[in-house]
Amino acid sequence: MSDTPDGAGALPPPGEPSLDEQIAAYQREFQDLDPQVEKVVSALGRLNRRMNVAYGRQVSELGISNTEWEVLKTLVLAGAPYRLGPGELAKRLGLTPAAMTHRIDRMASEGLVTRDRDENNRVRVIVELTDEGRAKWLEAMRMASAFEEDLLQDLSSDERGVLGDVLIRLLRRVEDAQPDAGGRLKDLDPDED
Amino acid sequence: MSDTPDGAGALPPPGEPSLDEQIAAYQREFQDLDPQVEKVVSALGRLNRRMNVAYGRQVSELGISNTEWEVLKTLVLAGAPYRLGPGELAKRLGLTPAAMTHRIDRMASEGLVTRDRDENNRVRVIVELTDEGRAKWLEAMRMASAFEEDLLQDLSSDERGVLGDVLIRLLRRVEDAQPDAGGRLKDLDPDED
DNA sequence: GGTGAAGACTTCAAAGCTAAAGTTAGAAGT
DNA sequence: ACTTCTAACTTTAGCTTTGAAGTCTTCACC
Repeated sequence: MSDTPDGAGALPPPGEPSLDEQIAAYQREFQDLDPQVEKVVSALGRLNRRMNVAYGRQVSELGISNTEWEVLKTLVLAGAPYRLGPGELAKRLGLTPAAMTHRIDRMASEGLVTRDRDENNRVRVIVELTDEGRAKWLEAMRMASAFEEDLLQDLSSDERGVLGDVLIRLLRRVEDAQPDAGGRLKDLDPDED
Repeated sequence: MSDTPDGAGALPPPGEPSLDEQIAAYQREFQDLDPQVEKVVSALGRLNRRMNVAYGRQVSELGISNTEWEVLKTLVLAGAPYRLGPGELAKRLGLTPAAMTHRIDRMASEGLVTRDRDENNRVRVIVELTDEGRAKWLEAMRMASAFEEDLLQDLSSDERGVLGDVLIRLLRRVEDAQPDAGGRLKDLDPDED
């Protein structure tokens, strides 16, 4: 029902070498490289990059930015009255409290959230999703899930299951590998091949 | 030979819900969601995020930032004399030329690259990797590939092959899905679940 | 019930990015 | 040769984020 999602999808940056070219080039420069490993890692990085571009394009049609969408998602994930404090939001989004303050400023001025002091504890602030914010989230979610289903459409249900399981194993492995600071590391680059 | 890579690995942001919790919450709020699809997509996003944190930690031990490492990689990928113009670099990295100018400034002042006018065409500038830059790249590459092999160590060779192929199919699908601008979209968020 | 410490934001200065305007060298037409 | 166009950066202004330094409650202890 949607062979080409909408305006979704993302082309590679013009001059970028193809995956195979890239791996071949790395091997020339660094013999110890395992091409199979590199293939997986590079494909993962590129796929993610393209997907983020696609998400960004989609939500921008709704007049919100990708970063604003992140905040909407986090509030919805919190459930029911869709409230969280700036500190908690910052923690979950991996931002500094300072950045959170500014983001909330913007989003409040756009009517996506409200910001109020907690009357029971006037040190705390409560950020709450507005109806408009919730509506935007819903629209974005609809677009995103359509895009995601389209993306995976060539995979059989079995393949999807296996892919999910493998990714989760990898995820566990990264998280188990020498824990330390956790979150909020500067310079997380979106572009990682 | 390396069960815990080094100082690699990345913990989830403290307050973040687990993948399963997250998917359950989304389903509560949005019935149409296909949990299998969401599982794949969320795992992909998280995995990538954690990996970028890990890369960032590793290269910072070498005194370079993740963004600088990107530039080093691009120059090495260009091959042989490791030269590219700022414009070409910007295109491949998905940056604006303005940002590239500043990045090159920093990297030149740190001795990672040189910046010279092309004597044959004085409008052009040539950015060239220094020996130090190349050495940094090599060290970073060694750390990264060790980390990557460790990450995939629980997967059989078959699994790695299949995973790579599936990811490449997905990659093709994103790129084929309605091409348009390509690269350089503002607001590519690193954090995307 | 006064003082000190801790917690939860907010403010400020500086880094790095984008978009748009500005420069400068080479190319094209007349 | 003179003007105009184009290409390839660089500069400028404004935004978003970070890290560090406030500010303002609330809580604990004396």
